[in-house]
Amino acid sequence: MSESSPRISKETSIYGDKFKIASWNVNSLKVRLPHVEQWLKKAEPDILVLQETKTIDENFPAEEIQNMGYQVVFSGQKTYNGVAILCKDEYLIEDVVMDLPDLDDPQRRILAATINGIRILDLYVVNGSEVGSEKFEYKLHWLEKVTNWIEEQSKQYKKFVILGDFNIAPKDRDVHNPKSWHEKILCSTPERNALQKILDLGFADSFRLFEQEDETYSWWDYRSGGFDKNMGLRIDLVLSSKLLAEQCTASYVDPEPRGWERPSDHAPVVSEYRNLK
DNA sequence: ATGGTTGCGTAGCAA
Repeated sequence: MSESSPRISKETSIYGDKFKIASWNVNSLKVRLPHVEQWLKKAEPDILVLQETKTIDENFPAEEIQNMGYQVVFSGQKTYNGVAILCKDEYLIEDVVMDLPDLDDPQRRILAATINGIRILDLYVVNGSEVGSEKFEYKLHWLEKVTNWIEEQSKQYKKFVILGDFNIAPKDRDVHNPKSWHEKILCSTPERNALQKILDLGFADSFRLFEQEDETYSWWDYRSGGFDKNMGLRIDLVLSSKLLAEQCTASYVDPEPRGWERPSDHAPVVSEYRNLK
């Protein structure tokens, strides 16, 4: 192609190149690093946020990720949790936050950064174990503190994406068997109300901005062949602020990596935007 | 059915 000829492809439109943001709970980055590399090559997201990296910062595979053409910031701990934000080399990463002023928590579940003028908040929401348990109360308390911080950040950042493993299925249509999950963990009313409080701050569940196939999920239990039977839940979400929801052109789950050898139990979720580059 | 599977770390917890 000569230098003067315009680049014409489905990637280019009158709105300019799409800007692609994705989230993936990898359930151990050490084990899943080959999948992350394979998926980055396939999807070419501008930003990919990870949850459950399950590694201390000292052992984080930063060089390997840089060799994939991505910058990375991360917040990890031993054995559990751990979050990371990857973005293409061309962007600046600014204003990184991993601790909320009002939440003293050793668990590494929160990572915020501003990239390409967009505030990105990567969340690994507490699972909660069982409704009514101590961990459940911690989940609700954690969500309350995070929601308060989001409200404050929203005043400052109009281009704002909150994404990650929310460990909450927003509605019964996001659940393979709503009857068996009725008021169970990930589906209970207090959890759904807590999610709604975030949405009420002016965010949209990007996936629901578009027509979607029924029974689309993002997580399938390793046990009992959950993926093959499509017994899943949609608990991995991309929430777009009003301004970004207007620019959102697509949002979907990519179930392919869930079918790869030795997969994470989660699939990547993606949202695409116009006019952001 | 308090089952089943995976990861970390090497027993039992967390998901």
